Amino acid sequence: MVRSQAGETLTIGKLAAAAGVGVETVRFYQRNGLLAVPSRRSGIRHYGESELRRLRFIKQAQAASFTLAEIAELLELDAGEDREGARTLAKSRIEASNKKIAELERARDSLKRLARQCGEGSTGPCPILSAFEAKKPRT
Amino acid sequence: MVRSQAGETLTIGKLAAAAGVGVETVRFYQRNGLLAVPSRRSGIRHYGESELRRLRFIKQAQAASFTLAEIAELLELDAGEDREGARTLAKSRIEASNKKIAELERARDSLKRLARQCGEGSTGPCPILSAFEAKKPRT
DNA sequence: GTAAGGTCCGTACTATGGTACGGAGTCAAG
DNA sequence: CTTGACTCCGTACCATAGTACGGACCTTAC
Repeated sequence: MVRSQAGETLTIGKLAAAAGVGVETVRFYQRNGLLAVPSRRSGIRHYGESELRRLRFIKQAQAASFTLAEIAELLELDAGEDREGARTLAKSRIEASNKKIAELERARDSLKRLARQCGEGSTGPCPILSAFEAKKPRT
Repeated sequence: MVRSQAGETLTIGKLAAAAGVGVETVRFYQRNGLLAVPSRRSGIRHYGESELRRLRFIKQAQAASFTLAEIAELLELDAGEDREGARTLAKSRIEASNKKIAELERARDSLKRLARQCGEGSTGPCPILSAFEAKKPRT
C-alpha cells in the first residue's frame, strides 16, 4: 500500500541534511527518545515531514537554551495534548528566559565598559577584572 | 607569628565559601590555570583578596556565557595589560551577547505564543511544535 | 597528646551533547 | 551481478565543567 505521496520518504542522510544536522546527531536523538525510530519497509528506515519538523523544532528549542531533556518533555506534552502541562512549562521557561536575558545584558554592559576603558588612545588601567565588578555596592 | 593583618589569609575552604563555590571547584580552576596556586608557608596554602576577586570575576564572566577558556584568555590579557587584545575580545563578546540575547528573545516570544495558544479555555490543538515555527512564511 | 576536622593531591567519575568507528547489510547504477 | 555509496547498530571517544574519593598530612582544641 503506497499510501501518501512518496515524495516524503527521506533516508536518514537526507533527513539530516535537510535539518542541517549530522546523521549521527539524528541517531543520537533517536537513542534519547527525542525522535521516533520509524519502522522499515526493508533494511532501511524512511522519514517524512513530521520527523523533519521535529528535528527543526529541536534546533529552535536548543537555540532557546532548552536542554534536550526539556525538549523531550515539551514533545511529550505535545504528544499527550497536555495543554495544562505545556502552558506551565512554557511559563517557567519564559521566566528563565527573562532571567537569562537580563544576565546577558548585564554582562554585555560590563563588556561595553571594558571596551570603553580600554579604548584606543587612553593609557589608564584597563582593568578587566574590575570591569565586571559591575554594580559597586554603593549601599 | 601573626604577621600582617590576618584578615586576608583565607584557607581554601574559606575562600571557596566566600566566593560561593566548592573547594573542588577552586582546585579545578587551579589545575586549569584560572587561579594561581599560592605558595605555602607551611603545609597549607593561604589566599587573599586578589584570589577572591578573581574567583568572583570568573563567576560573573561565566554568567555572561564566557567559557572557562575564554575567561582564562581574559585573565591573561589582564595580566599582560594587553589593551588591544582585551578590547578586541570584549567587542567580539558583545556581538555574541547581542546575538544570544536576540535568540533568547525570539524563543521567549515563541513561548509566549505557545502559552497563549494553550490558553485556559480553548480546546484546539495547542501545537507546541508549530509555536516554534516562529516566522510563518506568510510570503 | 590525641582526636576532629581541614587541607593536599592524584585519580576517577558524572552529565551533557554530540562525534567517530567498524563491521554488516542494503540499494541503485552500470 | 558487482561496485560503491549509503544505512544499521553497538560501542567508544571527545570537550566542557565540574564532583567525588581516598590516603596522607597539618592544625587546633580539648
